[in-house]
Amino acid sequence: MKTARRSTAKKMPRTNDGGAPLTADLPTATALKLFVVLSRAAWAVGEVAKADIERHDLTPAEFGILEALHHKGPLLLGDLQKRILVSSGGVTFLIDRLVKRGFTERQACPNDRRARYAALTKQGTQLMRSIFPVHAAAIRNAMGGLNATEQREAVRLLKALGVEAQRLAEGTPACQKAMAESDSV
Amino acid sequence: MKTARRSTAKKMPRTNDGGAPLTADLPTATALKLFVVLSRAAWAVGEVAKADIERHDLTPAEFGILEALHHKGPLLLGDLQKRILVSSGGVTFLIDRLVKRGFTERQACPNDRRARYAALTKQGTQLMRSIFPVHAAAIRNAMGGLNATEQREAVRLLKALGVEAQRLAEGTPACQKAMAESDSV
DNA sequence: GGCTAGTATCTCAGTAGTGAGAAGTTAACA
DNA sequence: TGTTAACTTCTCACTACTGAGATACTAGCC
Repeated sequence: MKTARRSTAKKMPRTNDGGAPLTADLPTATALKLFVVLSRAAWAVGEVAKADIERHDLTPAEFGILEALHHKGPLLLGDLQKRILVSSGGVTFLIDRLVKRGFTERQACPNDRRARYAALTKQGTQLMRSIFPVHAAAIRNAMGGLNATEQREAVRLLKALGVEAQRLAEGTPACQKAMAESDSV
Repeated sequence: MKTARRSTAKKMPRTNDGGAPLTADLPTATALKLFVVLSRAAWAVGEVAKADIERHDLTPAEFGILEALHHKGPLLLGDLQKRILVSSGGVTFLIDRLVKRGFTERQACPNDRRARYAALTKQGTQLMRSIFPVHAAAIRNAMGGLNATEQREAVRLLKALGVEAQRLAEGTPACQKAMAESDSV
């Protein structure tokens, strides 16, 4: 752990010097505000989803895998990784755990002996059939602060926002090109 | 760890039976879509923020604390906890680490000997003055997918969304009444 | 004062992940 | 064919947290 201790001020546009909070220009202030409400909203909705998921003794990441497999069918581990945004070690670990519990299995890929498919077992399919509709209802509830029109508008804005942020995030560690086609679920 | 293995289907409205992906009614589908783009957008913007933060050898949670203290002045640990959404143990741990690095210090609360304030040291203030403007610019960049008008609209929608989701999330574990006054930063 | 309930921080065992690198496989090209 | 680069999964040491309970204090009531 190397400590980047750059204590000497290097560049400080528009910092007021009273020791008080610094004020940003209007566009920056708006962006920061958006950052806060975006993070809070995502966190709160995530909390609702998590509470539902934990009733079945699954972590959100595990549920993400089961959900992806349920909707898309067998998926290469690499694709799964991009889809649910975990590390390479993470997807191995998660699938292992789901295999142990009997919800998923690994399948060989006929064209590429490096690659493996993950697929739901019968038990996994049964599980998802029983819990997904309830989960979806919980999400719908959590989105109840917006009516249908507002939700569609929010989707439009967040898509544009996400695409650009994703473009910037690319090249940063732990972030390949997920979100390629942004229509999942 | 008790395994909630409810394999028998219990309630499955509108599940098509072909083993294929189940289709939800329109409002649910819209809500799920919104969930996905919301999560993705928050994740992508978070990635950009994280990449900037890590250049200074700080975790996002550490930065959150420094930022809160920088903008609000000394804060009770409990308030800090609600503000940055970590567990009680987490805030102790994070402050400890920041104290070790010389960025924060604990101060006694004169009215309540149980409580402690966390406050920035001179070094911590200096650090934030030097890195916050750059960080804010990174956030502004990450939000570049939306123009000013769209950003304000997004703020409005996400606020309404967050408030309701927060209301639902309340009562779920690890979630007191944060977001009380939703104007931070 | 003494008792009880409530609140704020701290402790610590536990865990869901990360991420760097290894191992095995494929592909392109000289 | 041999070589090199790229890719896919797996391994494992490590870490940033969580969450339940401990400790310390306050406040209200008798």
